[in-house]
Amino acid sequence: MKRAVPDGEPDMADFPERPTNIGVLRSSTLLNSLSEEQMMEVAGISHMAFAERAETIWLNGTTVDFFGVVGCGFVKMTRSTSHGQDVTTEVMGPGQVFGLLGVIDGMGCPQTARAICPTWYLKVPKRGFLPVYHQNVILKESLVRRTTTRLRSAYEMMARMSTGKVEERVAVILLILVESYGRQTAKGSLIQVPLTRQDIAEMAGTTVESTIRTISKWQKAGWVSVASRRFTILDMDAIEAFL
Amino acid sequence: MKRAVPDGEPDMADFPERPTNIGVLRSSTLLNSLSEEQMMEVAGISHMAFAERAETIWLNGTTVDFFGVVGCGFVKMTRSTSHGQDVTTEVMGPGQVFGLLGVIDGMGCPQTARAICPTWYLKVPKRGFLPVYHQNVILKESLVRRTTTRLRSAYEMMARMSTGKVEERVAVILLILVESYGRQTAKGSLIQVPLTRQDIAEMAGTTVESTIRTISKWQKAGWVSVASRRFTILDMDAIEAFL
DNA sequence: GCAAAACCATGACCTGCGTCATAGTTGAGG
DNA sequence: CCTCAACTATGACGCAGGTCATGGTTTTGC
Repeated sequence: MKRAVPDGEPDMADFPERPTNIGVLRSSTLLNSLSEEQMMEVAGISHMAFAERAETIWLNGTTVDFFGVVGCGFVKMTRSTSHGQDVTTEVMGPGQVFGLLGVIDGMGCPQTARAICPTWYLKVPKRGFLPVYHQNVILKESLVRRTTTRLRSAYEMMARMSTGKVEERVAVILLILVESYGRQTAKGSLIQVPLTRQDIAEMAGTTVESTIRTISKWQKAGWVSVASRRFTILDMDAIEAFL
Repeated sequence: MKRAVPDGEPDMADFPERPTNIGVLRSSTLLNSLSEEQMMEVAGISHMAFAERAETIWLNGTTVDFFGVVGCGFVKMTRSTSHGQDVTTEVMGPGQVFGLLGVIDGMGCPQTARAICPTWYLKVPKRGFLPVYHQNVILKESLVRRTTTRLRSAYEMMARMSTGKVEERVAVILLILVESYGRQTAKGSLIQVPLTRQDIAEMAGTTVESTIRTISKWQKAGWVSVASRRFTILDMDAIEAFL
């Protein structure tokens, strides 16, 4: 929260540059359907916030008076089971909106939002946004579409997570991350989100140990590599073969 | 499809009476937001269909030109994993709409719809319905709400299914079914959907054998009972203790 | 640049549950 | 009423993976 814009050579990972309100809004595909005026209005009432790695943005169950738009960095949406285990359902990256549904239906957000790495995000207050939402049919339509997509992939995940073996589940997670946040490099597909094995275990619904074993094996096989928490899939086919 | 209305004493389970188009539409909370005129219009272009127990209404992936509204009976939404296993994500009962999202976004329905028991459902053709949908903001809002709810419970399920043990998962399924389709009787909560252990296994993401073992145990303990495929939870607390 | 914390790695053990096999039960249709 | 198919039930067996324990390595914060 008390972070200043770095002056020297900025290290992208640790000192992400502070984005502008309007820039973040424009980068969001969902909020793009706002008119120019509405966009400015929303930009005016929102304010940029910073979260350290592993910092909680809000806890589950909390009724929040704002939703977020990731500017730069990554946020994971998590819920905890009765047995103390955390399960991550989604990873939100730049331009992605999180917590909006909780704002719209007023039921609060059932998931905990936590920064995966140093992250700038725009806090859009509920009070100011709701009127804009209610008078914007296009936005509602985009929302239906986006929610539909999420619902589909949630069902897809449910099917895989409830029946697949650990290797399959970890493979699915990596492939989804490649799809969402992958960048083609000389070596292979780099997942731009910095992730610990624990993070992956939470997404795959398994334990750290099993995840470590799986990934160690894949590293030895030369299918993946990791550098400062960022995974690269070297042999896509090998990983896809687990599905 | 060639079913006639029974004349003698109708056995509700096997000879469900054919409902009327308009009756089914009115029973749907989602489509209730249609105006009287729209309702009549939709009723006019739709037609009632019948599916035998285990009959497939549509296969996954198929682009369908209609969505359904359950009139009487139950429909399960299923997808198959790469390893031949089927996973049921939802059970739709009277008044519930299924396959609508596939119609609206034109992507087709990724899930297979199959009748759990002899079922009457209303087929609403895409062509006729889309115009009605596009000019009805209230409907869009209801849809956002409904989809939001489904998304939340899908995440909830994901968390449980990917980490919980078999007993917990079966318990969750039974409790969800009680919540949706339960009726309080002298003995306990009766789930009005006729279900085989296989059906439950598909929802819990486990095998028939494990499901059978779990339920046998619970029957012996006097926590649940089954009569002609319909489950009654006799001791709610005991089942809830697994969560 | 050092200490502490977080993260990664690997082995040993043991149990939950998937798999296979076999048989009893129910119920729908001729 | 009889038959066949679908469903339920139970046992035996094996292994995937959860749990615990111990130690090495990388990060992070002072």
